[in-house]
Amino acid sequence: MNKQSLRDMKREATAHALADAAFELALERGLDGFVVDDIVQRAGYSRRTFANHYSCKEEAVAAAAVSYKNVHEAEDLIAGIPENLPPVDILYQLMKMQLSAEILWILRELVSLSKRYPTLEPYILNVLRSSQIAAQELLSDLSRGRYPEGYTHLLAGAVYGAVLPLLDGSINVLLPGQSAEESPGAMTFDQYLDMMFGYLRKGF
Amino acid sequence: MNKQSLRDMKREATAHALADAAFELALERGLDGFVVDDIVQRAGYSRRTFANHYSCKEEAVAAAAVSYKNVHEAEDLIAGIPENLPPVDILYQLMKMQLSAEILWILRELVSLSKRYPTLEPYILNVLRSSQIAAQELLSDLSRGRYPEGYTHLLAGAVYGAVLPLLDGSINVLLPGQSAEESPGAMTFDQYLDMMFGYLRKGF
DNA sequence: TTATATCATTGCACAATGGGCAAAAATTCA
DNA sequence: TGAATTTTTGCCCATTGTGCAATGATATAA
Repeated sequence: MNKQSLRDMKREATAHALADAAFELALERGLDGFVVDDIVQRAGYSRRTFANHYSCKEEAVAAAAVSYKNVHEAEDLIAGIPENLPPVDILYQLMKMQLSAEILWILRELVSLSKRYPTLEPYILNVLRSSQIAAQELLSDLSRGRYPEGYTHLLAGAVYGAVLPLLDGSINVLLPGQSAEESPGAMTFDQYLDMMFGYLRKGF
Repeated sequence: MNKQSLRDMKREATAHALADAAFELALERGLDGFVVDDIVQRAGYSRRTFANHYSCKEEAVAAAAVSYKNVHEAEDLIAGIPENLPPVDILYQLMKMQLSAEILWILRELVSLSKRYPTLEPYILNVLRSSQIAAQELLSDLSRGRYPEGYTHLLAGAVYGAVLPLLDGSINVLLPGQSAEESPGAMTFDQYLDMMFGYLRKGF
């Protein structure tokens, strides 16, 4: 599953450097405050190389949400999952692990940017969708054949559907890394997640 | 909820004409077989007007999935929904109504295109996401305060998560408008939907 | 090691695109 | 009717996307 060759690692490193530079610039100046040349200048690559990795600056900005650390942590988690654990429980663990304070901060910044610059939204959705597909495929792999087709899609869709509104503040929840003053009277992320999984386990 | 003024109807009409032209061209020549000038020439508008409605041709092509007929039919449906019907049942009716043979055909064509031309994918996801949000908001409106925050997001996310894999064939289901020879041995769309809602009602 | 193949990066050139601006045409409202 | 609002359009130009070919770095095989 890992890309291990030096060549692939370098390729991903440049993609990452470009995405980071794009994300920084978007936070500093807004999406219309810089051009692709600014990105490649900051990251130290050519404009042509940028086009080899991303089709536009929106895509590069959204790619900042892809965290390698999380990917590797997820792989460690997967290795430690007991056989025959129900998909609901796997997904529960996966969510608690993947939604770190850091990644939630990046996602919230991206969603905030996408409110000001709507052209960003499709690319953010695409990143989140990729994450949802990865989760669904993990569930499917770990419960091979024990559930009908669609079961894992249903589960993954539900959880991601419930997490997304936390990012734009349409549901008031105290996220990891936020102080209690930021969202007075809000339930915590863990409480919210437990409630959502309660519905999944017991039915609607 | 309706836009009723003549001005708004005309605006949507041009957006629609542009999207239809873009969609036709994409089917005929592939996404790289035409330029924005081809779209506006076919639809009878100026290039500048295109930019007033869409940010790129990918966005226009994906917009072909937005059907006005369905929107109006959905509004009729909403008017006929009994008060206090549980959100699960509302969503079930909504899915059966919105996923007509025509719209499913368009969606399948778009998803098929997005396999060949990955730059299209974020914009298709965006359209589907808009539909998901509309469904969630409908559920939320019709069950004001009777369920905790997140409940309707969870439900809508689950159902859309289960429907999406039908569009790219990763789950083999006989969709409305398809003949039985196309997917031998597959369960029907109605059977699939009933099974998915069974999990939602009874729990995972 | 060396030789060869594969792939990433870069520069160049040019068609295609996005968007500010202002004028013209259409619609709305008083 | 006339004024206000909004859409469409043309003009213009900075920005962008991409095919092609060359160079440099990594991988593979002997």
